[in-house]
Amino acid sequence: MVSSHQHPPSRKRTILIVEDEKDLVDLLAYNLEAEGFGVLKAFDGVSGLEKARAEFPDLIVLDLNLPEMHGHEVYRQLSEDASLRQIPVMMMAARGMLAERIEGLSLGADDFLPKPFSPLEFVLRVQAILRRVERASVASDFTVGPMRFDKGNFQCFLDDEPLDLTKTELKLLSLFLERHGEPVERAQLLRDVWGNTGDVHSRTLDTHVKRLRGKLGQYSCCLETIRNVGYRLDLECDVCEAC
Amino acid sequence: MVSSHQHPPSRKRTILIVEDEKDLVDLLAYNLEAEGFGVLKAFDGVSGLEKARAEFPDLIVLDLNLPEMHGHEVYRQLSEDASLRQIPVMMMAARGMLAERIEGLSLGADDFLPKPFSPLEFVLRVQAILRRVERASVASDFTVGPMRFDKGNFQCFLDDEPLDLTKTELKLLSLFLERHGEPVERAQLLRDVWGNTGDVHSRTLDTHVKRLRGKLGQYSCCLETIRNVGYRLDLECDVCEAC
DNA sequence: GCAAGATGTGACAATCGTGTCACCTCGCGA
DNA sequence: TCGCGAGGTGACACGATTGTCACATCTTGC
Repeated sequence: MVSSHQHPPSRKRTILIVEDEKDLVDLLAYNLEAEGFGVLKAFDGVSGLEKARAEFPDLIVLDLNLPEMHGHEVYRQLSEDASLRQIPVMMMAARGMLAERIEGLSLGADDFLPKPFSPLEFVLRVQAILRRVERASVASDFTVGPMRFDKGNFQCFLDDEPLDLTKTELKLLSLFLERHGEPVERAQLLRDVWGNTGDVHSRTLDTHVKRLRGKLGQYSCCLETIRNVGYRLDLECDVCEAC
Repeated sequence: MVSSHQHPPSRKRTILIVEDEKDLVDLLAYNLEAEGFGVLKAFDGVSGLEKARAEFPDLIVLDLNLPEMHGHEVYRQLSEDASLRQIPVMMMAARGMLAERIEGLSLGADDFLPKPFSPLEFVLRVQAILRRVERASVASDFTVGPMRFDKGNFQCFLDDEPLDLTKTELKLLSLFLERHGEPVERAQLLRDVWGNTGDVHSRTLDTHVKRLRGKLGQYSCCLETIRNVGYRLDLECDVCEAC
């Protein structure tokens, strides 16, 4: 129940291809579908924008040399919409000159693939983009064993008792929960809680862990030290009698 | 000069370059630093792994043709570690043949850049990857006009400047944002921020509103008083010159 | 314009949160 | 068994945060 990170329920992901060469669209669609993707096709910018708005695809493949409306204009209009802006975009262009790649990436494209390209590399790059975006879903209120963490209200409950946590402790606990059951490195904790400015003494972390343990009460043993590595929070361990 | 448009990083990003050609490392480092990145350098796989573990960079640039330990082996060892696996990797290789690109991307690389390449394109691709990763973590965020509220990290940004908010101010602002553009009653604020125990003086709210306004800077007028009712936050009002 | 009540504002003391330190304990390898 | 280094623990000083108050200012109805 914990590991929403490990194996997220694989929803079928949809790719919108905006490209006027029908043969190429079919080729790419074939390869994407073979990998289990759903494919939407648009052969010009206007219908591309329409389909994007209507279907909210997981990724948009955008050719720059479109009839009537240039790919850059399509991209600009996508960026205007707060929700469409979230969708990653892979740009393509016929010649794929350096200047063109640079312009595309500057605009905010997630990748730029110069034609011609291998369909296999294309699919792999699509997957590379989605792999990163996938790490998205962070529920605002989630429960692990006896702990309920309500990010919306900046509150945390243990056995239904509210925990009075400091902002620092909140961040710390939040990091432990994000990777519940696995070790979190000292360096990462220092970086994520205090920023990587390096102006915080490493021992400060120990103190805050101690304070956090104190507030965990009988569950304090669930926040275990991993020597030379960091700490691991496991609220469903079977070694302590609390769990 | 390249500029990042969406959300200029609030924290300085660190890039680890693992590459044995010192001249190339210096060139890339120069270009990254010019864009405000922090750069770590490693000239072989072993020290690359060490630095990755010690510093947890935001992105790793990994050359495949390394002395002693091949880049693939470095990548494999990175993937073994649950936390290092989260760091995006951009691979590079001398010739950058198709087969090599495909293998790299199949392994899980986020991008594969064949040498030789333009330093500008390199920097843009680094930024594209980080943008992508950031967008994933920003998914739980709440953006209204110039304000971005990152509940996951208990932080709030206004015009991309981090706001140093107290836990009380965080709750208060959070309530205003939840009902952005509409009035929020004093009684509700008192209840939701301080609990319904009624043991907090009503004037305390005024003081905290004042403090919050102070931190809103030029947008302070967007948090307007509604006499006998409460307050309303409207960050897209058209009366003040800030919006 | 006036009075009454609502809200803004600056100041204050008490409390809390934070980072650091000194000293202690523990685990591990020689 | 010893020594070393990592981590635990309590204490401390400093600054941040908080709730309250007194007084200023504003709004509103008359």
